[in-house]
Amino acid sequence: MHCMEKKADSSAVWALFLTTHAVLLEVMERRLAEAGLPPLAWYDALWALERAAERRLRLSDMAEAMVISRSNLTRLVDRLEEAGLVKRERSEDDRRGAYAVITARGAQMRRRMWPVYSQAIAELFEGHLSAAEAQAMQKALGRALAAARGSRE
Amino acid sequence: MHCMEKKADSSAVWALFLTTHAVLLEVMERRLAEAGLPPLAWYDALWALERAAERRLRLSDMAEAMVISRSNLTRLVDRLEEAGLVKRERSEDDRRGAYAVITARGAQMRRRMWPVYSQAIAELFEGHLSAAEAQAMQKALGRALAAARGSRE
DNA sequence: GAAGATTGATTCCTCAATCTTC
DNA sequence: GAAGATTGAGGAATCAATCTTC
Repeated sequence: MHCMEKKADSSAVWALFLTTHAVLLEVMERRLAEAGLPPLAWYDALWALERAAERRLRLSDMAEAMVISRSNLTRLVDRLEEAGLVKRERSEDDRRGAYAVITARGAQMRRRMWPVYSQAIAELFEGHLSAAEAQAMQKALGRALAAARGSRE
Repeated sequence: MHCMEKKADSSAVWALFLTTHAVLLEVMERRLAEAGLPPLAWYDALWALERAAERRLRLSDMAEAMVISRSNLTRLVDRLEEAGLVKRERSEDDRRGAYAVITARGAQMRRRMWPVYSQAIAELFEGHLSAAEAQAMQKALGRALAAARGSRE
């Protein structure tokens, strides 16, 4: 019985990937809620805007960046706008388009959320990866993501 | 400038983890829909039942296994039952409880979904992991998941 | 006619009660 | 009173139109 390598069953890895995602997000959302903060989707939206050029994004680009549908994004921006964290601006050059722009209060909210979120990432995820594992994961997921995006035509 | 290791920024790994999850699920759901098949949540539910002892689970155990809330599961089982893929059975010993049991049609549906799903897992995920990467990922995620579940009291 | 964004209708999820049995 | 499950009401996601501008 030679060379009985432990070859990871990849379908098991996929199942683990899904379960870990679900459990970690559940814990993170709960921590944000307990701190009186909005859900992760709001963080994602605010962060996407804050790191964009001139702190603004075309709605379609923002949807692409967040990997959500356009109609979903329209309503998310509605809620963010109503909370005063974002505002819409009509595009000058292409008057079909609209920008979402983060407001000062939006930036402030993101800064309030970050400690809770980053602490959760460190404690629940990052803290369990060795440097080598983090690198392996980054490479592998990067490849999978690029391929999936490529084949999405 | 000695030892300039490429240390993966773990927060970047987390971001990549989230994005990859979102994109891959999007593609998988689309493939199932295009094949005229139900969403992944149905597969999860059916598979959880099929691998359980006597092909049945207490609803609360099923919710736990699927990492969804109880009320969410109640309604998911409603839909599955209406589609004839699952049926509820009252528990004999503890008459508060209910079981979900997979039906023959449910098992058949799971078998119809599996080729599409497994093909997507292989092509979009598994195919991009080397054996070493799969092992690293399994270990790391396994640790993170166990810790998160443990600390969830 | 196509791209960018929105809307209406439906489905689905979530939260706080509620009901029943322990 | 607590555990198991369900319900009603409200919020969010989805799909197929729709509207406007290119």
